[in-house]
Amino acid sequence: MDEASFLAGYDPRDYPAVAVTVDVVALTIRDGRLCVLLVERGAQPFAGRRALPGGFARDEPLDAAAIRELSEETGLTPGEGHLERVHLEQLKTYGDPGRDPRMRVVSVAYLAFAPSLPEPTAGSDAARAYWVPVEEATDLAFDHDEVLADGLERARSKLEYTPSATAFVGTEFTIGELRQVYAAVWGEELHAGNFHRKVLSVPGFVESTGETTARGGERGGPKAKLYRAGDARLLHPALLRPTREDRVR
Amino acid sequence: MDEASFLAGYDPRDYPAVAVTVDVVALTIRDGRLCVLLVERGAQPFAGRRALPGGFARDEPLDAAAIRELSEETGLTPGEGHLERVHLEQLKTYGDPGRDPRMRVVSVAYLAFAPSLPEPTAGSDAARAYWVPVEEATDLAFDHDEVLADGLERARSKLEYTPSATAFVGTEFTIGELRQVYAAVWGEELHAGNFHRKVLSVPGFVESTGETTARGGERGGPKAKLYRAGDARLLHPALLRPTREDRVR
DNA sequence: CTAGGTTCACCTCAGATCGAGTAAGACTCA
DNA sequence: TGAGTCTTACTCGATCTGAGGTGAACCTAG
Repeated sequence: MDEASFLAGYDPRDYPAVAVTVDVVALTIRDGRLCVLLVERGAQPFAGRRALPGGFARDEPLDAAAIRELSEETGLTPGEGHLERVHLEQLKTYGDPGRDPRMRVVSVAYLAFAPSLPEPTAGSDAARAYWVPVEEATDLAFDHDEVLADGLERARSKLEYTPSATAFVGTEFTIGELRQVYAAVWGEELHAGNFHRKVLSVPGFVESTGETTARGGERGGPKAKLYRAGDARLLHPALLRPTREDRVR
Repeated sequence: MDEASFLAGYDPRDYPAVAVTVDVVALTIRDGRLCVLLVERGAQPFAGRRALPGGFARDEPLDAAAIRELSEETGLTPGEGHLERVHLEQLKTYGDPGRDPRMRVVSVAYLAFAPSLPEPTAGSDAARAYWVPVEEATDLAFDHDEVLADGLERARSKLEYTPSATAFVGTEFTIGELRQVYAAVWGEELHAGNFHRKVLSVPGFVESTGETTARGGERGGPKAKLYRAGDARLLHPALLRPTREDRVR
């Protein structure tokens, strides 16, 4: 960072060529299961293995690179209404020497929450991409198993104290749909009554539209009231996961 | 990430030379005030301005680069017992084009919590480094104002649900010292009685040494019991900041 | 040596919140 | 029509919270 010490101590061998890539952990919920977007690698290294979508950063902000990669891999383009509601945040940066066998690659990972998106359509990069339930997304290329694990933990934690869960559902949703998001991400059932009470008691989490669903649930039940996301950025009080003693130590 | 598409779409103009640096937001508490380690820049750009300590990543893990930079800037070396107790975690990566006027620089920022360290001694890089109360650390070089702000928010949040506060004090400490850490980082006084009750009620946060301080507080009071950090990695229940409505929206 | 102020370690109390359970009513499916 | 499902609302006891109080230990000023 300091030009003088940079020039004084500069040795090309100390600073081998570094490439910066952006990888995306894109999560969505399909059929009540938490799924991640994966691509099939066509070239070495790790040919045939699955990996997180990603690519080299160009002369653009890192966030923009993540959106671009997500757009290219899903075949969806910003401006068509699909990618607008995607929540995107930086996850972590991975830069161990040797994590890419070709060269020094520093990878900035992003975490994305998407409402249920259509299966990526054939054509361009997107043909190689598909949604996979997270528990089946193992044995990924590079250090992507670790990246995915970090992303899942971040997602589970985010749901506790931010309204990010609304990014997984449409603009209008029922409390039951929101509960299914929490159940899918946390991997455990939630008490419907308590969840209902807590969501409505958090100021700014959801606001009523005054409407209800056209019909009851698929397997019966009354018409549910519809809500949209409120203006809160943090949940007070938070919706805490059922305590798991093994997470604590 | 994919070699085929990499080679097919490769254009040197798309991928200008990228440098990867590591910057550190090192926090400590001196005289009850939260302080950050800054360096005085000697060269252009931003000559004479203050900046966060940092430098170019070498062929090493990013974490190791952060430790190395911190060691070089403070004059303390790992293995002498000073840097061992420093808590270090990755904060965020900053990569906007133009954030460094010389070239494309992607900077991985780290956050460090240190117990009260001696003032960096003269010699080598460390002569330019000193601790500054965070509220006086303004008008920094590059985008370091933003990095510092992100680091402070992360630190305040970390104290809520992890035992990181113990990284700011010695191996043995009193509940009162721990409370002063929270007060300094959060910038508000805490109810001593409630804080005492909550800290002791969180399993694994602190464990008693059975000892007490040799004498009472500086301005009187009984001898305080001594504690050391427990084995918890997360605090359940968490020590939440007093709710601030303006943080929520 | 004493008085006064400070600090630690408990304790109490009222209100909020939590998990768990119950129940009424609306609705779908067979 | 009957069985089962789902939303919404309520209750209850246990727990947690913030606010405040008490007493003993301790330092310092006078």
